[in-house]
Amino acid sequence: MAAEAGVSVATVSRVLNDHPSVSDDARTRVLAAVETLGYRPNAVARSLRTDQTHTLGLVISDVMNPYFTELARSVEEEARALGYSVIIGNADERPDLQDHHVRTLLDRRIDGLLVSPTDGGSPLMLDAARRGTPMVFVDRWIPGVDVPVVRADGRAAVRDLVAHLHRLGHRRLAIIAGPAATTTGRERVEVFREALAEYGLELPDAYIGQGDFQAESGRRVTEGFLDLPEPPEVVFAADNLMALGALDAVRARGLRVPQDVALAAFDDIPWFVHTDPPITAIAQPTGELGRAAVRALVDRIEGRPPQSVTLAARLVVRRSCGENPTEVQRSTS
Amino acid sequence: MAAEAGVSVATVSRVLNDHPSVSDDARTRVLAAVETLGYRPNAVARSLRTDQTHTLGLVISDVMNPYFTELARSVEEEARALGYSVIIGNADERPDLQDHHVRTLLDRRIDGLLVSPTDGGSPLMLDAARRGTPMVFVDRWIPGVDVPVVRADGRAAVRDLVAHLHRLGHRRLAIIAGPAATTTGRERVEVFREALAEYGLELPDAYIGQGDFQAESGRRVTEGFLDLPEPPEVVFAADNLMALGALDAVRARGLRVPQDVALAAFDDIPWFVHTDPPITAIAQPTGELGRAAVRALVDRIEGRPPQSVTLAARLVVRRSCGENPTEVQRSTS
DNA sequence: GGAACTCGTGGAATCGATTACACGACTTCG
DNA sequence: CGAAGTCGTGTAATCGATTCCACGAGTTCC
Repeated sequence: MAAEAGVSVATVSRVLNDHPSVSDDARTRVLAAVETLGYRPNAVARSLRTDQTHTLGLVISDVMNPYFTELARSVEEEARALGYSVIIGNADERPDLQDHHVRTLLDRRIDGLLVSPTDGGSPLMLDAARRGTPMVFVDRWIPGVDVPVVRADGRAAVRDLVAHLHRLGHRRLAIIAGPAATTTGRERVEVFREALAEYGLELPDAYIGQGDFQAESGRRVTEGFLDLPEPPEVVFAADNLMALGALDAVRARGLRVPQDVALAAFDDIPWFVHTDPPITAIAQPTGELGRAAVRALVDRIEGRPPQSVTLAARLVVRRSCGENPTEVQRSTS
Repeated sequence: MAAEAGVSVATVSRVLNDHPSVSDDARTRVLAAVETLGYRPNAVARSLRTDQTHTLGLVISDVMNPYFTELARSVEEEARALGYSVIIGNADERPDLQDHHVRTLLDRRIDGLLVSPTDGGSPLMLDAARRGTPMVFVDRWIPGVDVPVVRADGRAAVRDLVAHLHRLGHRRLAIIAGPAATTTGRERVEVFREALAEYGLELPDAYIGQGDFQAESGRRVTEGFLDLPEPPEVVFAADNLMALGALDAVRARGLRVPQDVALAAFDDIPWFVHTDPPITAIAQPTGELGRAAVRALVDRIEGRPPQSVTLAARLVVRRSCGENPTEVQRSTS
């Protein structure tokens, strides 16, 4: 390469990084050589020397979950706009897989890590944070770790949901919770319980089912609910996949939604418009979350102070909890 | 690190790559030092020296499409089992984005590339193939390039679908095609046309709508079909997202599926069980495709002759084309 | 008892970039 | 006209691993 242009490697490097002190003559010769040879600089060598990879790692809990897919997509978009690439690791809700990916990403010397932790205390991640790896939590986080968090606050939306359900006459409300090891798994139950309290409703233990954010657990928990002597009138799933499982379980019993059991979900996804019936859900500003997370991480990487961000989720009413004639805000998007 | 263990870097390297000629004494000392320092080898430096990254690049057409999400997942799984990492690039059906990702991946010196090309002739990709970059096409391919292809053959399944539709009395069948620049975009139309011919049916130009594998195009094309003086009785979407758009369009007119218009789709996804009505689809062995593609690519990388693989797709009958009392093979999976 | 081997180890080259430093050729200015 | 800059360029060190080669110590074998 340097030979082709008749200059030294230093000059080639300077041209490629458009350093000011290069003569026009040398510049054109180098660019010509680049063209004829189809030369592309070796990113591996560059990273070794500069100690930066211009790459972010993103470890998400489950790629098959449309919520995380959308998150990943927006993360990649924003990162690309800021000049970074993204390497995605799929943890499949398994702490061991999560650690595997964190380790590989760290070995690759990514510039920063975006994580939606599967559990509450991976020593590996705590260690990375302590050693100063730029990190940002998205959606879920690990309490007590000094890392910015970008997430959605569902409190108001859940309150709206409970108001909606109460107005429709529902009094026995159950929830399919996520893993207690995750913040979202615990928090959604708490927020739901508080909202119920405002209407003088209880959330008995029998109405709290332990799920794992996967469809199968939604099915299992729902079957449990339906087997109760006094089954709930509403099942609220803490994520979209468990809602899918719940729908399956209800359907398998020959019961109808919403006439026999009402259904609502946390996380709105395009498919909820087309299910039978369309599902009432709490929508997170997913794309905005992904973008904000990247901005925070890049701020941290480039030496600016990163900020935690909390955005509001909102209720999207559809038909899965019953029709309310006065309430015609049925959404189509 | 070498200092901590009181040995040379060469010995450290030998221990970490478990080279046979290292004394037990040195080995334990090095491993102890690794432990206390939390040392992890720098993958960037290693890659520079060994000229291998143990990483595969996967460029897919659209991450938001559940078919590709599942493909990506199975690819990562198989790759991990074989000791490779995967970097995913999302082309969003845009050739420029596809090239961006291919270029970045090549710059990173990935060991091999798995692509589902968005268009028929990216010069960049042809070039990479010609220069000997290990490559394998998945799902879609570029004709005339000497690269193994791993894909599903839908011919038999489409024939089954047409038989099913014909039996239900449908005679006017339309298709929403994918981009002509993609093999799957063209091929699915051809296969459909041939299957129709077996039943003495034509596929008039008015019944071929040009889509781009995105939901919005499915909606637009379907509206066009419904505006025809003689609208089709069946709309067959060449992928799942366009089927979603078609369902939207039909619904927006106040028409019912399957009573007013029947609907079928290429690519089966979990959500199709829960749409209203459940959608009849052609299911690809997606996971198997991903795994086979990785095996072919790794074979190529490690010097074994890679093989093209073609697996059969199969018809999954649900209710979106009408009920047939004699046909009780309605699937729930 | 010495030649021939084996074994464990360290020194040093290497991968392909970036970048501090030196240097020669010009310019500028007192 | 000579000292002091400026400008463009090349030489060489460096990043952190891997790996070839050499070497000393201990074995084996005739």
